[in-house]
Amino acid sequence: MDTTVLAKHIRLKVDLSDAEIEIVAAYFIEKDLPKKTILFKEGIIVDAIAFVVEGCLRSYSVDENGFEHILQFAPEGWWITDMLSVIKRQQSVLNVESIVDSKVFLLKRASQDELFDKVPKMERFFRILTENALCATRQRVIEGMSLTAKDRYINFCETYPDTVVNNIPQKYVAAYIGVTPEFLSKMRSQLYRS
Amino acid sequence: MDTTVLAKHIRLKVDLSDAEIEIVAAYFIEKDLPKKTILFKEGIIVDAIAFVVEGCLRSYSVDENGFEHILQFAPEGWWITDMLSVIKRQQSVLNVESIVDSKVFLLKRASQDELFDKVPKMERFFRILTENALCATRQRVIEGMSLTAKDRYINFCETYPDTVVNNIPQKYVAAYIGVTPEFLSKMRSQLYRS
DNA sequence: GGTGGAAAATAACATAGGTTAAGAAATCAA
DNA sequence: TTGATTTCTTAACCTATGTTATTTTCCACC
Repeated sequence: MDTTVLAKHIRLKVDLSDAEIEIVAAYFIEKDLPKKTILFKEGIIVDAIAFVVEGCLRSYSVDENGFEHILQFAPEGWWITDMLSVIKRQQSVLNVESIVDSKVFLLKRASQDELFDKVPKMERFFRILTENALCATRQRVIEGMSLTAKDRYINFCETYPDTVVNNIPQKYVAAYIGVTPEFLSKMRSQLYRS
Repeated sequence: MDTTVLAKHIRLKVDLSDAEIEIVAAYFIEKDLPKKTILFKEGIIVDAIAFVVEGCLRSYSVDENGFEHILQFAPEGWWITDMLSVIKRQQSVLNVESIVDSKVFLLKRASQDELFDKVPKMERFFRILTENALCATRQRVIEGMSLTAKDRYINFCETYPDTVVNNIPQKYVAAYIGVTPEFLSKMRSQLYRS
């Protein structure tokens, strides 16, 4: 199990010795996901969080009319799960699926609690990680209310890495910024014409 | 300084002795806010978080057309700040203001770091608090994409305590669910007619 | 208890974005 | 490669929500 990506990622936020990294890594379970594999399916009780080592996943909900809405893309170095299901131990409402061939490290909720006691810096790490995620999500709420669809699309292209913007189906981008694929297509043709 | 509300709130998530509560409480600064007082103003670098002991605050941004968008209401027992400004030490984009006469306890960022070292359970407390806030905010993103304005309004009324739903100006509710006051008014007349 | 200013209601009209449908282009399976 | 699916584009038409303007109601303050 190659922990380079994980170690580098954790050390962006907290200081861990090589020995500590080894302890931490031992709690993770490696899992390969071929393209379009569902990692967590709507309706189950999710009890792990996933760190993306390679590839890209997405989490999405399906509304009562059958439309998908994407909550999150998780390229390499990001975390993804249905957190509400994990912390409240309730049925999940999200699907988590690989968009391309991917590899994740899974951390079970029970392992996580144990890990926090053994390496308290990891509790700090997850606090900081969650604070950042909260800021980003709140930013998205504000943008959803104050920006036009075209501006949200431009923002999206500027914010997400090229691997996401250019290598995933456009309908996913539409489902993320909150418009129909048809309307995204129309916006794009307007943007590139002018 | 009456710490009843704060102690009760913290003990919902972590177990603290009376002695620990006292240590924690010593880090907070009490502040009274008459109605419509701005606690944190857009453009400053915010370096504290506020716990609402009494009353109700709101955080909002003003877009380039001068429209306000409300990110959060914080009635008694809630926390509020511009977290992005606090953690990134950058100029805030949010205003935080009391809607009615209120009382808050302020916790400075520096005090918070010190507190985490002295009472590690408080780091756990804030991790859990932030996880919950993240779930709620993500839920709001999904609702913004999948629900109609009328359903968002109904949801809002069912989710927030009566004190918020019935005691604050409707235009604030509109600025929270993401519609104009005029359209909220129209929706309400439709809802109550049928 | 009256008065001035904010908030809410109403209504006519405007528009961003959705819907439906059909064809073109890309991707996939064998 | 080829045929089958899925995705993307285009375009005509539709609807939820916004805009502007006017009127009515609600309060805060004298």
